[in-house]
Amino acid sequence: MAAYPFADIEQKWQNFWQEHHINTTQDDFSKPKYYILDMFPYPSGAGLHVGHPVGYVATDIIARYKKMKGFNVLHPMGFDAFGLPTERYSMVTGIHPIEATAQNVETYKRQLGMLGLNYDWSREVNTTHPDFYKWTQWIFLKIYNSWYDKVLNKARPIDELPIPSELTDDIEIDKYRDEHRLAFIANIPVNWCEALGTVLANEEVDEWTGKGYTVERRPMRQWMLKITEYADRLLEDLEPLNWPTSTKEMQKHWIGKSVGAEISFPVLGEEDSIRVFTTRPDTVFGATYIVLSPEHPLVEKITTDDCRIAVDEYRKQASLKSDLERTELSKEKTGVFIGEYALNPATKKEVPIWIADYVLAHYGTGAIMAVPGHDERDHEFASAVGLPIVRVVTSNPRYFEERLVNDNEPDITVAAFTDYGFNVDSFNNEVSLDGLPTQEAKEKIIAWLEETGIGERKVQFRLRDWLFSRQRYWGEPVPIMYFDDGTKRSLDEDELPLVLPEVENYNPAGTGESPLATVDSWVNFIDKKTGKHARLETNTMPQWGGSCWYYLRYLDPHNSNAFCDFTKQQYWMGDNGVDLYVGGAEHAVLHLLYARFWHKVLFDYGLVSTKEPFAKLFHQGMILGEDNRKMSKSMKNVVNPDDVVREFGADSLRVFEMFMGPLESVKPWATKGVEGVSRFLNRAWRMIANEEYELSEHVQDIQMTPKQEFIVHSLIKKVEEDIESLGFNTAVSQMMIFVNEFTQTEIKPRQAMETFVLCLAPFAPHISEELWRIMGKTTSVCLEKFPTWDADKLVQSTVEIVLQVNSKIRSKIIVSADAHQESIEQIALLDEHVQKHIGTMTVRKVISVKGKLVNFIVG
RNA sequence: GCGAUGGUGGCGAAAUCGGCAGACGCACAGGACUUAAAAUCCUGGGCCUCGUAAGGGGCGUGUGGGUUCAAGUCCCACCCGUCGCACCA
Repeated sequence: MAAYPFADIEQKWQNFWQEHHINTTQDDFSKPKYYILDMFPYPSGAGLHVGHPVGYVATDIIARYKKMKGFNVLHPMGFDAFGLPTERYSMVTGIHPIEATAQNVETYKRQLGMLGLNYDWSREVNTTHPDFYKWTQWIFLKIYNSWYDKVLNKARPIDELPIPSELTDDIEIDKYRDEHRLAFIANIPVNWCEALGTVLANEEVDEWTGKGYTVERRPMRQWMLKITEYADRLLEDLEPLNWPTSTKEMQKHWIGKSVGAEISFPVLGEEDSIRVFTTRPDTVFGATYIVLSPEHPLVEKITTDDCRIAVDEYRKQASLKSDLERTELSKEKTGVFIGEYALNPATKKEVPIWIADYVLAHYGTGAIMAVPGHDERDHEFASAVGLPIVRVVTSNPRYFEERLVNDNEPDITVAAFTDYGFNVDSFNNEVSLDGLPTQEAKEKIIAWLEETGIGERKVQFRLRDWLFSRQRYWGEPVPIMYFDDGTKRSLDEDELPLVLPEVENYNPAGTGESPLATVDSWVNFIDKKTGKHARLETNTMPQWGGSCWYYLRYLDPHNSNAFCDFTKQQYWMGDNGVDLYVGGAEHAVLHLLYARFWHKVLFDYGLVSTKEPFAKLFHQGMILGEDNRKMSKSMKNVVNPDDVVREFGADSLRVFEMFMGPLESVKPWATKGVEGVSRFLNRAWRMIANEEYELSEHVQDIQMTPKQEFIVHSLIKKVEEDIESLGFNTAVSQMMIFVNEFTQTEIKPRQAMETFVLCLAPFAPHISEELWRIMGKTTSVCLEKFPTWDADKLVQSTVEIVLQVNSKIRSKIIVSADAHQESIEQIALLDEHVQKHIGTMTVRKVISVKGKLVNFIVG
């Protein structure tokens, strides 16, 4: 028996959809909206493998379903096309990135179209098109021209920044403003690779050092975005989002809020004080030494002469280590004494100052008060180098009287006691924490610190400012120009976009600057607005730029006056933003945090109407190769969708990817599984169509039996609920059950067949369109209403009751659904299997669950 | 180490509120159709055990406990897998 002609059908209906603009989304504000979004792909040269479209198929099903439910659905697609792989490809081949990108995009669009994914391509965005990156630059400048008002808790225009009265000089005022901008220039240590002549992102370092390159930490001039100003809001607004727990937890941890205090430790014989941050100010009486990070600015100044050689050597060693090496697992802690002492402000005792690379320069103040009795790391270090360890907290509240700790509490010299407890030996002339539980001790000591001016309450975040420049060609140019007199200006809106120039080669300049620095005609010019000679910024933006706001451009992709019309934005984003965002879990932190940050800046300016961009987020699971390993060229286990579509058709591929298992799980590919799904679609076809591709003579206009109605309405209910909850695998199962049932039925009621096709349509749209036509319909099935189910049809006249004796199943009976409990129990008791197991024993108790079981407890 | 998440047949998996474990599919076995094969259709099946058979009995959702008439589902302890973070003071 021949398979249904999927190849002809799929081509035919894809053409039909395109010709009839089936998926062109209108801005019809009268309808309820549904905005469903896929994370847009980076168009790589390799094209798609079968793992890529799994999320796109899911969103396509939901989009088609929601449309059948009467929603105005926006389901757009675009390309995140800036990035290093394309630039590398261009270095090797000489093919311009624009051209390479265009080719790759074409391949992607062909493959996506082949799968019957009904994107509205009239809204396509591409981050590398000047029409698009004009607005990426525009938003960047919005950020650049802002400062963060901590009182109003929002970004405001830099012109509104209050200037301290003592600043009168223009240059000084400018500098003051620059320090407060949300985009600023800083000299920070980056991963510099001399041989490659470029900086590397943290995640790239491993790759290159593995190939034998050396990477060093070197301070360089970089653009930074002050995402840290939004730390609290990014944390708070996370809570109500309908996102996977794991992703919310990861973002929470990434932001890393911790509450404690900053305390000053005066350096003996110097004017300087060392500021430390601690979450346990209650342990200040146990601080027996101070540790500065090797990069701490005071090290240079206060190291004594006799310690200088050792200190310099240690600092040099530390600078050569990458972050990774410095934080390596179970590494012995090292450090050196710098020769100076500080005063513990609580105990008034002298404590030695050390440097050690277990203290990070970029967290807190880059210095700590070490409390070896109550911090594992400090304990480890103190034990290694022989510094004093004292107890100031114990779990035994009666420690005072007895000077004894609880049995389960370790000797303080052996291990740190890090739990909360009660303070001991924590007093001076002004304050005593003795006997107080940790929480109260914290409050009391902070009050004392603030009274005496020694320290203050402090909230610290792990989140760092965002390094926003790359020394690359293939990225958005930063639209800032510098004049010879040391002043600078950002481009005005009418000067955007600042377009990338043509270049001869894409290699880095060799000076730590991007390839753009070598294009003299682009970099150096006379500024038309000021008439002054100017030099352009040569850094470009990182790949995250475009993806921070692309979801807004889809709403109004051709607008040349704004990144997006506000009214359209209001309609499509609604109260909570994108209704459903589907994409890989690998973007759980970076992309999803950066996009939230940009969105909040736009929100502060009233340019978007929601606090958050993505109301609901879902991560689809990866599809592995048939060998259970990650699909990759080198493993030779890549399955190409083109092959699958050629052999089984796009509908089979779509339905199989949904049938494989839960959307969120990682699961291996199985060609045999596609065959199974293909069999199902063929059975569905034959259920309705005959060998001549006409309506089968077995499909007739007859009344459904109650049992058939039950099957039909169960199908509608299950498919509807499963699409809403993204449980596509069980929706497919239900459709299979339907086909199994009706294949065995001689005469198939036409009504049942129509309902089936409507339910199948979101999943397998091509075959559904064709079957719809075969059943004599003249419309497109995807423009039909989704069927509704009737609860009355799901009530069965008889039910099966399980009979148990002492909770073991011994028999089953079928009774009328409205039978009385007592009569069921009577029938049950007379059942021969039940009788056999009861035997001579007495029935002590009977448990009946309506419609389910009767359980006789005997003994 | 910390955080999240998962563990069910030979395989992918299902199971609403604690109520028939294994739906649906793959693979497998038997049968029908066929000269034959493919395709298709029908039937079977968790494991062990007793029985020639019909049929019966026991065990079974990572492990060990607990609650309950009843546990894949709830509680406690532990083991293993996956992902993320990892000296953040």
